[in-house]
Amino acid sequence: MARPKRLSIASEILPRSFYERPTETVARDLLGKILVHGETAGRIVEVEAYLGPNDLAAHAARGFTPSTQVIFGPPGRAYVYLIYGMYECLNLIAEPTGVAGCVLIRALEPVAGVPLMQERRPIAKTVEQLTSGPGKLTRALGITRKLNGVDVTRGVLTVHQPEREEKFAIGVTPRIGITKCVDWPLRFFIRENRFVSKVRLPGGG
DNA sequence: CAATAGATCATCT
DNA sequence: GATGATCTATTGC
Repeated sequence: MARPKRLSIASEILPRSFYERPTETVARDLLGKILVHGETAGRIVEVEAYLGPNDLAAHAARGFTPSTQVIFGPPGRAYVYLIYGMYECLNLIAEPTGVAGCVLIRALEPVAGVPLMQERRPIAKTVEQLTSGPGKLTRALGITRKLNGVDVTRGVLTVHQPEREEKFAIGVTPRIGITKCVDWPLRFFIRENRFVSKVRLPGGG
């Protein structure tokens, strides 16, 4: 019977009220927070905001369907979906119940369970390659579609306030990998952080 | 270093 | 049948 190990780097779980705010605000504020799943944990260093019906790049723009219903549901839940037949992407639901909005977690800085992450992603040659992308971090942390809809304010997948809040500069650019609303500045990341996914952007950080 | 092709499947047309 | 909130290997300069 293993006693649950308390991570010295993370303290309280973020309350539901944290998520029940405008999606862009939640996205920005998620930077620096700690995502925990089992033995593995990582500091969120890159996110993207996906809005409601007007945001044609968002899955919620397709309307309320079996696959998108989580996005319209209560804040503080996980939306996990399969992309390109191979990788899964993790989103956290924002906005009050009934309003669409979610935040795609694009990159983490590993803070716990690195050996297990390396086991799950043996292809990664460096620590930077472990969680520096939306498909990479879900694989490294063992996050799958089974977690779609779970409450991240309690349970196996949680987001925590960091024990020590560190100051950092936030960068803003358009989102990556989309074909609609390509100019909307909804990607937020911690500047000068090695674990932010590598993208060539004019004047980027 | 830059560009491109291939893997692989749920969802939508 | 096509597309997509991706990642990796390979080719080419």
